Amino acid sequence: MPRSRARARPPPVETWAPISTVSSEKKKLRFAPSPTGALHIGGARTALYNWLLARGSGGSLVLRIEDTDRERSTGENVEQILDALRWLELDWDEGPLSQHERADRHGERLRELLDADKAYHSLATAETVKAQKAQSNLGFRGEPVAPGTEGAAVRLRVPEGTTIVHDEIRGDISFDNSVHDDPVIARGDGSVLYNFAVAIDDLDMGITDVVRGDDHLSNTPKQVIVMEQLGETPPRYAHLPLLHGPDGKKLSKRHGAASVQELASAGYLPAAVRNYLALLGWGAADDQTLLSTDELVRQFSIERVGRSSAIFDEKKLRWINGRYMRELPLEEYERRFAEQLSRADPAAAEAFAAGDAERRRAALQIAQEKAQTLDDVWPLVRFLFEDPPNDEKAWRKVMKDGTRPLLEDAAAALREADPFEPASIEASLAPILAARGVKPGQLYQPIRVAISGGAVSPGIFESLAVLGRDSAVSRIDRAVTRLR
RNA sequence: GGCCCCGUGGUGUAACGGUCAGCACGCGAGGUUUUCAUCCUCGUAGCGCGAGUUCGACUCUCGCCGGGGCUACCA
Repeated sequence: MPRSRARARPPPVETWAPISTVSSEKKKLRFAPSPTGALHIGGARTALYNWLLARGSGGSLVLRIEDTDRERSTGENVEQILDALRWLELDWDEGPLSQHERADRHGERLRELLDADKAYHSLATAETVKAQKAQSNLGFRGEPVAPGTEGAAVRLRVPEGTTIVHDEIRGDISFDNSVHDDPVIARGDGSVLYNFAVAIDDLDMGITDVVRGDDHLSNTPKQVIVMEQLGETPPRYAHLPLLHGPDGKKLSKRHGAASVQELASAGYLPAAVRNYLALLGWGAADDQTLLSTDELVRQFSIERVGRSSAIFDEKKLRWINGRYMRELPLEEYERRFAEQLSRADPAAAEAFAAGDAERRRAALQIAQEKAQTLDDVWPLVRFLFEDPPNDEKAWRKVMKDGTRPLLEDAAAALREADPFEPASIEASLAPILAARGVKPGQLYQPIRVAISGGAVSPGIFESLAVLGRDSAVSRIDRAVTRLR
């Protein structure tokens, strides 16, 4: 597993953690996205944190789709979210559950509230509410109408007093009920709204910890009131700071590489993405940067989650991903690369597949330490599977006046190199340096351009070896001809 | 406008009243090197502002400023 340098870790210090953190209380969490679009990295991070907490406590994770708004919820969007979670390799124990399908149960609880006069029917529209709010800053209270009145919505009766949300990250936050509107919890057609459904579902499913984005913080008192009016005890809450785009605004589809799908198609590795996402808002106690998923599960705790919003930084993700690339077992590396290539460039994938297995593996190996993402690999090795591209700029830069005899020497030496392996290739090429009185770069760069077409490739000796004697010599001969 | 949250370098974070404010990415300069990358060394840059509490504040309190979220019969 990648870890930040084998620096000496301090010896384990005896610590006396409070009982609550050492106890093995099993948590039950939920990830509850609304299917209104692709899963972006903010949602992905929320999913990851919930997953880490569930796994770390030996508890469980529920996947619940918040689809009470039928208009905006599409099966396509649900699939996209499921795909994203699968790609991230985050699994769940229950679900996916459709919130919408629990309408009967929601209706049941709604009637309870109505019967106890904790909620009432109201005809007030958004306009009337707004009009009243323009006069005073007090919360809106509706005029109850008879049950069964055509088109009447149901409003929750907000009690007097203060609602306190106990937040694991921010501490106690109190809301003055008098400024809260009586929220609509069911539409005129009887269907319930999000803030009501969530409260019921979290209760019914026995959720112990609700971990979600900060954008829900203002919703929480409404949900807590619903639960309290029902005589129930709310779960623990933790509101994560939002992830912002480079413009400092809440992350949304408008921002660049923001969705999980995009990270996947950009050639990142799921494990690296998990590592990076974990670090966006949380830090290991010992400042470790590279943590395997196992280590994350073991170390992650809500107490160490920060309170301020963070900005997605792709540069760091790239760096982390590069570290994971280098640690990748060859088999997995090969599998992921092949999948990625066939998605990104079918023609290239065909060319790659046409190479024999040994060459494919060798190519991937010599490119491994140079690639930061799966997408970086193909440009480095394509010359082993296709005719090299013609990079005129690279050609002009390295093919100087005295280059031709050097390449002729190189071709001759390569004809003799035996076996045709990196060490012996180097041994046969190196004497040319002294004989011609040139520096390594003056010989090796022209060879590189001749065989790979460009100025960047894996190590030249490895590249020649994998290419094979015949192709290597003929490509060099071709360059010699062109230099004539 | 109202309610709520947040504020350490360009970015992510550490520090939980006493440290030369640490680490990582990035960036810069060297070194290794057959290119690039890796790797190694060094460097760069920060506690939003102002009061107060205290022997002592990044750490506590208040105000200001700045950023953000919510304010739907959306989620």
